[in-house]
Amino acid sequence: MSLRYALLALLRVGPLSGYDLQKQFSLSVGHVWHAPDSQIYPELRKMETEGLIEGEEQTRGQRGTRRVYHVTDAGQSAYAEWMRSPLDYQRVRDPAHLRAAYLENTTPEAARAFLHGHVSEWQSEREQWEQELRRIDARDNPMLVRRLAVTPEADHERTVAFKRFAYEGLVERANGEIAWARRGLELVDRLDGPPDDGRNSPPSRGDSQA
Amino acid sequence: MSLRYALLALLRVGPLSGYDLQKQFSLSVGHVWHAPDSQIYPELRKMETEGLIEGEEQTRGQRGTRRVYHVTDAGQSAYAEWMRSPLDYQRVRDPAHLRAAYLENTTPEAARAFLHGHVSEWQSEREQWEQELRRIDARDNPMLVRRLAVTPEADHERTVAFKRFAYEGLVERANGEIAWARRGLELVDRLDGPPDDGRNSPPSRGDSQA
DNA sequence: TCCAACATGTAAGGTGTTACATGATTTA
DNA sequence: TAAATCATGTAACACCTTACATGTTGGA
Repeated sequence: MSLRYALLALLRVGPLSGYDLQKQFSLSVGHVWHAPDSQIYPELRKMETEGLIEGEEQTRGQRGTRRVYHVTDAGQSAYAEWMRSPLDYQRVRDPAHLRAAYLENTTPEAARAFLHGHVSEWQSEREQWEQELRRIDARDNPMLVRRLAVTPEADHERTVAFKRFAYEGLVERANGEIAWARRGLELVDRLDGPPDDGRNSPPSRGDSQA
Repeated sequence: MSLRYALLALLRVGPLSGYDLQKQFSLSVGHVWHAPDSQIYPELRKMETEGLIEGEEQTRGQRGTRRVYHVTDAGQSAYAEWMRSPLDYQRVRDPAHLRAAYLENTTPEAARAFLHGHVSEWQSEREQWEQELRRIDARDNPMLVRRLAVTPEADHERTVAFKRFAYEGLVERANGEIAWARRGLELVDRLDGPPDDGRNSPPSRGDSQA
């Protein structure tokens, strides 16, 4: 249910087309909330029928058109209300921790592969978020620049501070996940001996029934 | 796609009915992976048609029946293969950090309410996971006890160690989220002054257009 | 006899993924 | 004229949520 509010947050800065929004979702906002175009276009249509946004058909060249949306008063209210409402937290459903809880059922090699994968997954996420933090500091993000342009000078600090706050949280989470997986690798070493260097095999373990 | 592997992980310990499994999902495993009964029963039927498990109809009293499932060889292979396969990480879609990134669009009160909510949500999650850690240490969890009973003595340490590892990771994540939200509360204080104690109002902010 | 627990589902709808489909415009 | 980018979708399917639906059994 957050997709529409992510869209509203972007549209509040100024009118954009579905294509523009989709770009944001594969760049800046996409680091917090991913959505493919196949989800964005229908959602915009739905939001329009519900009166949260209004689209204006623009011509592009001879025959081309693009539909540019802006937020209505109803949309502004809906956004404000969402901001005031408590977040509904989803029930936990965590594939990585699920697998971690059953690593004794596989080989040390598979356990290590999983944990290495976890490290590199979160390293690459962290890299994205750190890059976004640098962009925020350098005011090098088109949406943020547009946003600040329509925000009173006195609120610039707030605006930037909350963006930083969000991305710092994500970086810290990534750090936590990486540290956890590294501890997992140490655990595998301790339980099953150091990784096979290809010359001799550690005692075979894992795959024991149940 | 992890639901079936969570079910297989439980069934590998010994045959269980849909009802038994559903209990586990609202207790032990449910702290890592939640699933309602309306999802479990159909999934079991589907897994049976795919040959991963086999169900045996048992009578209960005069007319009652229960269907007890056990893992087939194909199911064992599928589980082992899943354990060896890389985890597919979902694209980030994080309502809390999404909202955090736009907290300048609301009142300090609403921002504080959100952050307090985040703290208490993760505190309550953490409490669950810490309790599960205590249960693991005390061998006070029926599934773990059954599991250890069918596991060679030499593998008990491994089994317990990976369970601990998984839940420790969740506790650490909760700690991270709580610390982050508390820093957010300090940020709001710094930006908008301390919370209204009901006697005088801090300078009104937020809800600035765009 | 009533209630808690046992036991198993269906139905409707929302959300998200992947693949497919189509065409216009701009730039090299 | 070819390729990149602009622009907007549909279709099928998987997964998950919430609510509804139904009956049995064992114990107080």
